[in-house]
Parts: sequence; C-alpha cells; structure tokens
Amino acid sequence: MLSADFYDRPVLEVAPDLLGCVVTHGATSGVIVETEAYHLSEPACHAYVGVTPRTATLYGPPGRAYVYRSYGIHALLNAVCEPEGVGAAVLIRALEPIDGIELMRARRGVEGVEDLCSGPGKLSQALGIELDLNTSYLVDGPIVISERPPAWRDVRWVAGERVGITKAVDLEWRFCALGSRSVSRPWPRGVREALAAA
DNA sequence: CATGGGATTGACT
DNA sequence: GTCAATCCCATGC
Repeated sequence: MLSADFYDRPVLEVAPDLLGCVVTHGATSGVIVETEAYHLSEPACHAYVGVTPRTATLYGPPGRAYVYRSYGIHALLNAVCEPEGVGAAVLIRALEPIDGIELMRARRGVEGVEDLCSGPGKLSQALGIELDLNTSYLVDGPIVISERPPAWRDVRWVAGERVGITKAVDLEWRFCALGSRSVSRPWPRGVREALAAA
C-alpha cells in the first residue's frame, strides 16, 4: 500500500500519480482512472477559507481521507496531501471496478460495470464510503490505496479543466486515464480519441 | 440563529 | 438541455 510519504508531496504530483492505483474498502475495490487536485491557494478548494471545523481534515497530516457531503446527497472521497498545515487534497473522481462487482450493483441499483464507479458520488456509493470515514488513514484502512498493478504501471493520461466548479475554472487540474470507459462525463478530448481509436 | 450555496446525479422535456 | 433532491457548514446579523 502507499505510504504516508507518497501523499506528503505537491498535490499536482500526487493527483496524476494516483491514476492506476487501487482503492479497496471491504469486499469492493477498483482502479483509479480520474482525479482532481485542490489546493488552498485557489478558491475552488474548500481550504481556501482557512482552517474551520470543516476544513481541519484538509490541513491535517497527509495520507488521510477527507470525506464530505456534496449537494446534501453524495459523499465525496479525497486523499489529503502536502505537509500538515497545508490545505490540499486529491478528489478521487472515478474507478474501474475490480472486486465486489455484485455488491456494487446491489448498492448502486444499476447493472452496467461502466456505470458503477464513473463519478465521485457513484464510487462512494458503490464502495460503501460514508462521512464517518472522514479523517481515517488511507494507509491503515478501513479504506486502503495500494500501488499500481503491473497492467497499470505505465498508464497514460491527459489533463483537463475540473468539473462542476464555478471558481478557478481555467486550471487544468483534472487528470484522466486514457483507455478506460469508467472516466466520468464529460470526457476530455484525449479520452474520447483514445477510445475511438481502440 | 437564519440564510444560502454547493468538488453530483438521475429523471424528464 | 433543464431541474430538484437534501445536508453540512460558512457567513452575517
């Protein structure tokens, strides 16, 4: 599994490095195929407002999970990065399912493998991740992130603009693996072209 | 203490 | 393309 040192680096390095790594929670797991970086220096990041009860996790030690509720409905999973005292995290936006696919189908209420984890709210629902896992360590579990399997060692990716935000929209801090149909919509140009060519 | 705004999704026109 | 669901918390009075 990835050590705390892996996350104790600039968030723009960690975000693409997480592509191809495996997230496991209980009997379910999947390969990360999409991430976004957030940093206290830009207004789209929750940490932009400084340290509050909500953002304390972001400013805490690297390697922990930051889980928060979005639109009152979805739990979104982030990996806290950079040294303690620096508010930054990588949002895990999509997975390609590996283990526990039947359990994911039951939790999601849909059948298609490509629909199980192709979005940040979807993957939390599929893996059974809720707000009580906020501040838990991604090194120890219950959620664990481990190194790239051999097939994903040299994963290729493209950067694009982040999704669903209204501030700092021009930063290309979204990272999508090429060749996976589990990337969330809208697909960046490179992702569309790679799948069309395949 | 009241208010308002989301790092989304799925259903519907 | 539009829109509502629904909870947490930051902000302002």
